[in-house]
Amino acid sequence: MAEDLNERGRKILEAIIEDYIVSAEPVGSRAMTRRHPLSLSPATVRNVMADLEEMGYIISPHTSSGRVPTEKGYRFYVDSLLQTRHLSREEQLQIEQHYRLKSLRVEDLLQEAGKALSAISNYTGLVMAPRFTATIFRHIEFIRLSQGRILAVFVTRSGLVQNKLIEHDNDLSHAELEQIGNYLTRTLGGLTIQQVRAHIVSEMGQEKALYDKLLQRALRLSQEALSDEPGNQIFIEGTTNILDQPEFADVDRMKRLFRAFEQKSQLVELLDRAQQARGVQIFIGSESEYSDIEGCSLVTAAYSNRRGTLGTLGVIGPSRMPYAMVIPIVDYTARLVSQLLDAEEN
Amino acid sequence: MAEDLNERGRKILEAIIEDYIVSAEPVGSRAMTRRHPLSLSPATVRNVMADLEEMGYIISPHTSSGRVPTEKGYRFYVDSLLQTRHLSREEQLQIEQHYRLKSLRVEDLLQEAGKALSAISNYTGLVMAPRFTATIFRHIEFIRLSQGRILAVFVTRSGLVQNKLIEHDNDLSHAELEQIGNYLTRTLGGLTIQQVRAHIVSEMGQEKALYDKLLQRALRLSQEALSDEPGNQIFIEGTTNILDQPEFADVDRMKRLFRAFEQKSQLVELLDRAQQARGVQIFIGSESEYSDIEGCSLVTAAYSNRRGTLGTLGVIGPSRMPYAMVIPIVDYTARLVSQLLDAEEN
DNA sequence: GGTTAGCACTCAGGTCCCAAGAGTGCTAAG
DNA sequence: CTTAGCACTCTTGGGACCTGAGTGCTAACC
Repeated sequence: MAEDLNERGRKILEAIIEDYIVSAEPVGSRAMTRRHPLSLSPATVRNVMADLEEMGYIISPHTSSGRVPTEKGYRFYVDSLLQTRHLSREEQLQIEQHYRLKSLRVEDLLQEAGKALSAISNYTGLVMAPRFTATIFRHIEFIRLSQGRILAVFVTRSGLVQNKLIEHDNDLSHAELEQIGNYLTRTLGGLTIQQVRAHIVSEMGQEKALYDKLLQRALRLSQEALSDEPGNQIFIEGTTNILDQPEFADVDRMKRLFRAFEQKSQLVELLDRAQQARGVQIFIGSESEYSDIEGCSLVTAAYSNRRGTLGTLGVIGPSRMPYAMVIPIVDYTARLVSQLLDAEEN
Repeated sequence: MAEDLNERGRKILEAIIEDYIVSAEPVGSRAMTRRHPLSLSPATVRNVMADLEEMGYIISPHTSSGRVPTEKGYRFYVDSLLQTRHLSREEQLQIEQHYRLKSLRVEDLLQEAGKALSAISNYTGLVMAPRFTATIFRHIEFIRLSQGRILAVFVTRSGLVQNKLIEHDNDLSHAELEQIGNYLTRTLGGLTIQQVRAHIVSEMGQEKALYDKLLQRALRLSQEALSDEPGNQIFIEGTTNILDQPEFADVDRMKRLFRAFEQKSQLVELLDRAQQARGVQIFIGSESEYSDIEGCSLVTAAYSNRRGTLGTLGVIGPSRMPYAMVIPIVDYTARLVSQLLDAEEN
């Protein structure tokens, strides 16, 4: 497909998309030649446009209107036409500014990243917290709340706190619980939650475990505490930004998008998918396969520490989005967050 | 004001408001007499309507249209006309159903309450978590994350977990931190956070504290850990419900409302104000003094345990809201949540 | 042969006007 | 005091009309 596009076709497609990105109006041949110094007449541009339309890169909403990029058009633009410029030092500083003077708790950092993304891009910022199973276990504490009700509190090495309520038949004393917590923290600290789980399973399988009452209880409790995965946490910030986009004057479309924000599961799934890839990943329109966010694009990048990928962050907005600006912002933010998280672990 | 309204005036005002609540259209004299068996002619109703308009209970959007209730009209309706019916046993069961088979963590319970409120009322559910300072301290733990960075984790008696990062100059060992945590948990458990704070301040003022190294450190750490109030946590559930209301076909109004949802601070302030009152509290339109939620009403009730009020929950929707249905739902939910929280503390 | 000017055609959107319908206020009779 | 009647107002929806932007096609041009 792409190879039948000659230099002129590409230039014109690029011009159409860039005009459309700023104006949100169908781009006509005449207006375009006026705005871009292509030294081509409108008639010629029209011919090229007809070709582009045939190839599926653009479409006209009705017979006598200008052209609008299709998803395929955006995809080609993003893959082949766009050159992502680097951020200037000032722009970088502007982003970094959002992370100054803040408490350094991981949750806060991630939420702040979401807010910063939305504020800088003027779209909605998304940040998915690290997968619980992949985080490194640091500390566990069992606290007796009342007869039979025990609260398990885990802390990961990065300082993320999770807790779970356990109902337990035989009442364990404060001292016993403390002993159990200490034992688990001592023996399992430094492993990932996933490894901890595996360890527990293998220990429980061994006969010897049954002879040691404390160990037995510790295993039972910790297994229960880690039994179900907490849903992947996601921060969605700046949802109202997106309301200023002309494409959401249509109330119905807006409703669907906000429903997706409220449910979160679709976005979690998308960000999870994006986590596999290196660098900036872009979903355009129906590529996401969720009709609720139809007409929207997602620009994402994974963040990581020295041990590997932790989570994903990004921006969601209408497909008519200034990718040339958003991509480096997301990219730089992911690097920055990675760096800050790494620094915390020193 | 109210006393110049005779029985007939009240009946008609009630009919107007109830019609308007279901139709969202200005109510005319003719249509109204058809719908309500008042045995009055439209002309008479018109006369009464003119009086009601003069008194400020209703208003007509333009000269030749029906009447719409004013805020004053709603206020009078809620205060004097409306008789809140009790929920039937089935309705109660329907509400209770939302709380079955769920984990019993306090946060989860509160969030669930918000979801239930929104699902049952078809508006947006709000739940403000208990004020941190008023909750009862149960356990504190200091975990050393890295050189100079300590994570303080508190647990309240009801099982609410909070954490805070502390930067500390002199490096404390794992054993020291454990000792300090144990000491604080032992001596301060059972007090409210507020009392804990006061206690720390008074202890630090006493000379003797300076001689005991451990105590000194414990106080210093705990003071820092409790130094700043975490913002009041609020759960806002079912925001998209509200989009189906015809009053939010106006995109601009919707934007403002969602901005209020995103910022949360206005809602927190309102719910906080409502916490003082007993029973169901209602804010109609500009009574809330926030223009972002203009045209909206808030129906709230405080929930509590045996020791006193904990927080507030409620529903927000357009002022054109079936109060007769929403009020008992909010009321019953508050009772139910109170009961469930009390049961947990046993 | 690619490029361009010219031309006829299409369509959305704004404006104007009109008719219908719902509602009002006023007046006079019951 | 209540109500029937009437003239009047105002919104809403539809239709007619115009304008402007844009298109596709054809024929001339370089």
